[in-house]
Amino acid sequence: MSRAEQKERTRRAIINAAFSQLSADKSFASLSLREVAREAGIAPTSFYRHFADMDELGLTLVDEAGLMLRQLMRQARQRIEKNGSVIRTSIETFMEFVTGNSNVFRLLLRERSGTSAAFRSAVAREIQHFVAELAEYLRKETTCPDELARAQAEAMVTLVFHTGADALDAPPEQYAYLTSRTITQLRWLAHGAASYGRKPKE
Amino acid sequence: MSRAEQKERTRRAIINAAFSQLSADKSFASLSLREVAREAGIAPTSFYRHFADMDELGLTLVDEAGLMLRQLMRQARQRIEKNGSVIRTSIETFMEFVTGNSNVFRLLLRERSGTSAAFRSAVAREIQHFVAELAEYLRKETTCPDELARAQAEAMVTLVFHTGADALDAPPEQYAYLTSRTITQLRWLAHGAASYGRKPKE
DNA sequence: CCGTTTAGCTTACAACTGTTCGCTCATTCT
DNA sequence: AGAATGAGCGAACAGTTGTAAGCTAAACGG
Repeated sequence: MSRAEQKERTRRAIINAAFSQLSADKSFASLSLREVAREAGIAPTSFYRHFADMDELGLTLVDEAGLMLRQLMRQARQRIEKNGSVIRTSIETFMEFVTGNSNVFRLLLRERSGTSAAFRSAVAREIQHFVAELAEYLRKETTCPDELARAQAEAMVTLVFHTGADALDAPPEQYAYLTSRTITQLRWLAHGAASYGRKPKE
Repeated sequence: MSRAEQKERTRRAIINAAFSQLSADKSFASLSLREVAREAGIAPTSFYRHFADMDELGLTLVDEAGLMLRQLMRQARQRIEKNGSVIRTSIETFMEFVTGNSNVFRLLLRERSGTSAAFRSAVAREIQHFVAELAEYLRKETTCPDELARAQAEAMVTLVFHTGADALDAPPEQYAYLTSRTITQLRWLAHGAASYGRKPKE
């Protein structure tokens, strides 16, 4: 096996080990280099051949999580074309992501307000992709001026993200309720922004 | 000095030490019993005379933070009576809390999605106070049916809380923008909910 | 006033942590 | 073929952590 190939392989082993150790009661900050190395099947010191420290690993994880999010968006667009209902399809796709990759979502959720400024801004950047794309859609579909389209998109993403967080601690039989509640909230926003589009005076 | 009195005094010293060690780059999870004890001016083992473990301390901190939040609400009500503008006054009061007690707000923000289920539900409970109170207000002031008043209140609290989180990483000159953006979002919600109050068919 | 209670201390231990150093040995380059 | 590279390893070190055991001395209750 080629050397570069093998190196990439154990690099992946490290990343996978880290992801698999994340859980409801274990955050990235509570992972230890030694534990990750152990699960990846390498000596603790070999870790340094791939990452300078745990922070570098963490940023890599956030990047990968962001990648998954973007793939998700692409998937949602395809579904919308076939299905029609924009809001419902988007949320349902997102909820599937949250429940199917809860560790990945938890990583983003936690590091968004975590103790590392680098992590926080990395997560913020990933979420901005969501917001920017949604804002552009709103600009096309509605008569909303640019500035307000962005504010509307931010509110929507905030609400959806928050619903994902709720779902992590809710029993599955509540997913349907959470989803429909969020749909209602988004419709309010859309409707309010449309008929109240002029900038408020005060 | 009375014994009970002295005990309460060092208990407070522990709590204060914990609060003061929280910061942008230090979460409660990253506090150590020994560090807290050191700053409180007691031996590590004396900690156990007051709390069974760090988790118990943490729950106490969350309780105290919730208390501050409720005091804040009371203060906001008073201001509203004198000032009039409900939404703007509420948000400005909240933003003052966030910037003036950022460590306290950070505690709630982080433990809301932290690694301890007990912490998460404790924070959720504190936030529910906000939601319940706002929902009741909406029921009185508007024609919104109960169920929808709650959903509206939840969305509003979510947006305001999120804005607080944004403020933590934003330079002070952006506070005004964040505030006005959120005001716009809340008005959309209120307007949308009022004119779109009937439950959506799908 | 004397026995009990108890907050706080010192000492100690075992379990981890991240990181340095020097080595091996298979792959790669010349 | 021979030299250089570099992934991975084992041993070791200096810190830190939570917590147990037992003591002291001051406040308390009878």
